Amino acid sequence: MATGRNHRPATRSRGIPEATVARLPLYLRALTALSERSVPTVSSEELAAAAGVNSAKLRKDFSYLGSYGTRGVGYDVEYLVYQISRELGLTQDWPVAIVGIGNLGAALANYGGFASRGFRVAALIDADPAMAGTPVAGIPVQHADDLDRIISENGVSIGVITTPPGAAQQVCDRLVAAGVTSILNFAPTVLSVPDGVDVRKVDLSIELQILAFHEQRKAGEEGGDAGPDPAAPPVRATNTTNTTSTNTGRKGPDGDMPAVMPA
Amino acid sequence: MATGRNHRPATRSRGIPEATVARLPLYLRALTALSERSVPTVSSEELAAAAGVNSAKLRKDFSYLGSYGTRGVGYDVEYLVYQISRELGLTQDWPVAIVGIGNLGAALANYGGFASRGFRVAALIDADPAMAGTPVAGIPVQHADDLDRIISENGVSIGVITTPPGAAQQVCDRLVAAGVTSILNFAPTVLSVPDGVDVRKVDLSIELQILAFHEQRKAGEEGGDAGPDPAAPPVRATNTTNTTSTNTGRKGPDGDMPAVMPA
DNA sequence: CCCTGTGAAGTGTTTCACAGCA
DNA sequence: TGCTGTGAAACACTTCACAGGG
Repeated sequence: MATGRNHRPATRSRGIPEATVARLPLYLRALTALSERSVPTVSSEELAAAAGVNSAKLRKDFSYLGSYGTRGVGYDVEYLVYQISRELGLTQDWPVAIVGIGNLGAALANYGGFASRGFRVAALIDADPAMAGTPVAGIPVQHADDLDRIISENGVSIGVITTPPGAAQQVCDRLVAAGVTSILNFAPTVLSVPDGVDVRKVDLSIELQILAFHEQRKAGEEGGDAGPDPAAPPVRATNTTNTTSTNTGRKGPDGDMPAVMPA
Repeated sequence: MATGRNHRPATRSRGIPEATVARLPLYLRALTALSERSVPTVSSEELAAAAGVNSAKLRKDFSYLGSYGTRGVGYDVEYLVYQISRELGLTQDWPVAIVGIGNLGAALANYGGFASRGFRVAALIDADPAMAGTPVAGIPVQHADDLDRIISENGVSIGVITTPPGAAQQVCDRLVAAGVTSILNFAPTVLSVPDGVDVRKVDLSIELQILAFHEQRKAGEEGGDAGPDPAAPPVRATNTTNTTSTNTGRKGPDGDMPAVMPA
């Protein structure tokens, strides 16, 4: 999941389990849909179905927020929408900056659901001088040289990184230095950040590989047995030598790097 | 995490924990980088650092795959790359179809890391007739009417959904009917699928909401205490009657309760 | 002596099942 | 009666700590 530091390492009372937090947005979405249809109340069973979880889990999750339901009846939709929104911090405005306006960055800038819930695309930043000034999704792209100023002037605390992997750590460092404390990373790179900064990553290639794993299982299964057992696995190198390994000097050798991002 | 059915509900021997499977791609990426730099062996400590996990976890993870290390030395990079690739099913070709060629779909089609490891964009599909024939990332877009044929002709078992949310379930149903058994869903919708079909979702808006939650905590914390405990939470509707009608009332005593917004 | 591999302990999450309230 | 809220059991995952092989 996230790469960042541990959140609240088993701390004080008000602690909502991370797994629960991750589901709240799901509940909120389902509730919002009900709200739009003017449904006044909903049972844990119904809501759970709409959110794609089971009802025991949902009730347990809600129990961490407080007792917001009514026995024998269910939950008041509007009330719950508000409580969850507040818990998630969506009752305030979150200016977001997107760094790296390639295909993906542009797609995100155009993404409607972005602006919807308290999130506002406050700035688009790219390292290509040719892009500066060009509007994407109605917002002019600004040059990376001004990153620091842009972040502080807009009070951005959430940054989205959609740069090529070679640039991600550097961009991350600059964002953090400028005051960003939450990062959503789309670059296939492990970011290292100081304590107190949260990083979440979204990685297409990892998701596909996980699917491939299960897909392979399915295929191997139906044939009865005789799974994929490749003729001859490469022999393990017996060779020992080397040491050094020159730690990970940052600076990627970003040789080629396709438009968006290589593996 | 995923929305799909439970994977292997506590089943047979060869079971690698799901959490481990989710990390294998991370290890693989780190190992590939080492391999490119011709590093022959790596210790659990070094590799763990490169992958952003701790070494005990990494060793435990590898122990599920078998004993591929050498005590006192570490792991053979090439050998491990091969073993993990095989375990993940990346030694075979996975034709993938992307449905919904908007901003995001196009970004994914252009995504380099996509093609890299066994995954191949076999088809782009969109419902807009105007797009049919237009090449995106060098691949001509095909019309959704032919979805069935396209999927079977190309032997696609992994589908990527990047349609608007309203179309996602329908597209999903059609993909499944055509033989797809793994779906990567970018639409902010809960998909329901029959048993045996895996769904993973990638949801920008959920990730942002999770970040906002933690961000809010940080903000509330630095003031010493006096956490966010709003003077008085909005009153719960006591009204059992009603349907329809303005359930707007609920303004929070703490003043606002800004309209929270639809999906 | 270094570093892997792994039991065992610790922590977090899900599910069960039912008491209790509207 | 119907549905929430929640202890307690079951399960999953992580971390510890060290035995043991190279």
